[in-house]
Amino acid sequence: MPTIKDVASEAGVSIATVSAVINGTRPVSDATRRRVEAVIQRLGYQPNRMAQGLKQGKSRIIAYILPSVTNPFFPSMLKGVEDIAYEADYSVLVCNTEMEPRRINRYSQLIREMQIDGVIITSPGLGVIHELVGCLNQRGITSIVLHGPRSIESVDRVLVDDEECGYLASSYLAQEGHGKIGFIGVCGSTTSWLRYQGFVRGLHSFGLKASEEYVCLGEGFSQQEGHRLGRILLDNQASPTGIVAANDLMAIGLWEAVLEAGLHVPEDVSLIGIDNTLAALLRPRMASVRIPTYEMGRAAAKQLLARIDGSAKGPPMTICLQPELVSGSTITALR
Amino acid sequence: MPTIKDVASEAGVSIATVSAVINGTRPVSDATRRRVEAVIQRLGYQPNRMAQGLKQGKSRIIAYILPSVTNPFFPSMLKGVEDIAYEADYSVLVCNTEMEPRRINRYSQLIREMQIDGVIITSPGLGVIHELVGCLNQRGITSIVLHGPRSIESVDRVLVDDEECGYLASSYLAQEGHGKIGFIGVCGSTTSWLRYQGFVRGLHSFGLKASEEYVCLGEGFSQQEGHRLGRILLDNQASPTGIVAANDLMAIGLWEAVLEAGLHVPEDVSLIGIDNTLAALLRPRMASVRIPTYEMGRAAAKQLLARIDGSAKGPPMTICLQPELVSGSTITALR
DNA sequence: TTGAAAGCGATACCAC
DNA sequence: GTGGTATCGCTTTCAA
Repeated sequence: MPTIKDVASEAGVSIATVSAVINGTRPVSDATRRRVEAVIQRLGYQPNRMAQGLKQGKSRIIAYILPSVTNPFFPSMLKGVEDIAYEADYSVLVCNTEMEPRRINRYSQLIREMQIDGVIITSPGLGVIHELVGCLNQRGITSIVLHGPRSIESVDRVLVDDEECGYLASSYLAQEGHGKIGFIGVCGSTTSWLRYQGFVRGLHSFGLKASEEYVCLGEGFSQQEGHRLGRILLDNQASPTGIVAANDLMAIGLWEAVLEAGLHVPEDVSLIGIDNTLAALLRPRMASVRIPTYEMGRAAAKQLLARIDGSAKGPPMTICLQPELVSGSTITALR
Repeated sequence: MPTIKDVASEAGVSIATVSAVINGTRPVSDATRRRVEAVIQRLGYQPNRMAQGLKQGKSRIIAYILPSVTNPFFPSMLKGVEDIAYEADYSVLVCNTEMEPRRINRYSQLIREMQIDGVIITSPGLGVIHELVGCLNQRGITSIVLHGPRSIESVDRVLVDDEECGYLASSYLAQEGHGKIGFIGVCGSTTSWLRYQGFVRGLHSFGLKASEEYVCLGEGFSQQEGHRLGRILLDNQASPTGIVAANDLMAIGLWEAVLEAGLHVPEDVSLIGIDNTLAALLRPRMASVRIPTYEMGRAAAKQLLARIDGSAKGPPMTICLQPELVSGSTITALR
């Protein structure tokens, strides 16, 4: 691999000049510029990032920490992050934690060791995030929380309006004429709680009341839990005719429970999920509330970069994006 | 951020000694070791990767180039790669190309600039891969192809037995009693072609013949194409009662076409996909052929690391893993 | 068992 | 406009 030295001697100039040509940090005569550029071309010279990073104390790399890469919800945010980063000539280090403390620590360390310029964090486990943010803050590494818990006050956050998600979902079912509308969600999750709040508001706006027997909370946002909660819900004598699930994955488990109960979707029971990650794949089509994941990723990256280059100042801020109802899902979830 | 110098002066030793303590590169007396370790702890010292990398010409980072992170098929391989890398104390740079030349070039450059130790490539676009492999080879960067075209001869490859995939799929339908079995796939794709070959073998083994009117090839492995081909296939007078789709996504589009034709799954038509990425989400359950993506990722990483540390020698080799029939899909596709 | 010092490849300041 | 050189933080000889 040729170095800046090779280029310099080959072009008969000093390394300072080569550096100037590459970075445009100071004027260079047209003649030398052309000569140097030719040599760079010929040798296929590429600056060594390690050396640059060492000298400058920066890497032009930002990290994106996400809990799971097998659930398309997060990769979609990643794409938003990547697009903005690339425009600004930054690269993205993808840190897939799979919620494993081992991996989180590993990445946390890597980020510090690599002089990463900034970090976008998407809930890598509820407790851990505070520790992580603190640890990064302490080292002077700018960070921002994307779709994470609302308890973080010390850094910028990008969120979706979860209350509105619930509102859109229950309103949709109410508007379709359902009177008995249920909700399945996750106990202890703020996201789920807010969605439930919106769910209740949606019912109220149609003159309906939320009934406790139609609400069921479980352990996590998984298909399994959706299935389990669905069975419980449908075991009630007065079973709902429409059900909101706190996310698409739970909605699919729920669907399964509905079928097992000998009922049909949507003839006997209407379902709606939240996320719109998987709804597009189901037949018959399931409605869902789309979360603008890509746009959230973009917003987060933009804000992070603004903090890094100093163009954003002031106390931590929260950026909140709006969800959108998708009644007959389109075929855009996966490619 | 404290440096090795700070640690050294704080502990009253030379930086050489601190380095020795950290890397175990030469014997250090117990007393000094303890002293140095204490200081490292107290200062929260972390070695600077940039400096290390610069000095050693290595980064202990491998890159994984994948075409899309929103399709769970690839992230699943990524997990295999990550697990093996971590065990060997390597980190993984995820390069999500989204099949965009812009991104591919960007990553190709980043990989060279960052002194990446090795690269695992999963088809970032058919033409590009040769160029990429060549470019990396030339720079002395070890690479390996994971689930890529068979035309690559110059580096190691990890593949699934695609012929067997097709065989398992058609055998399954034949065994279920179907006599008229169709196939939809992709024109010009080796993967699709091999799966088709296996499909034919499966039919033969049950004394059936592949009939041209039951085979339809399209442009790509997408849901849209599955849908389009499904319509064509079902327009034939003598329509098949069982259909193999070259992947799950096509199978879903196909399913849609079946429903549109007023037919029911599986009463009128049985479907089987290949990949087992999405089959688990469908109701009623769809059969699929599981591709051992996670294991393939592991195998690729293992082989790459073996090449890097020199324990694997000799000409490029091909590692081929076997697929597996999944009749009633289990709930493990997404978490 | 330890320390001094020579680089790794770039940037940027100071002269000219 | 251009060149020399100190420097970033670390690894690794070479001596002691």
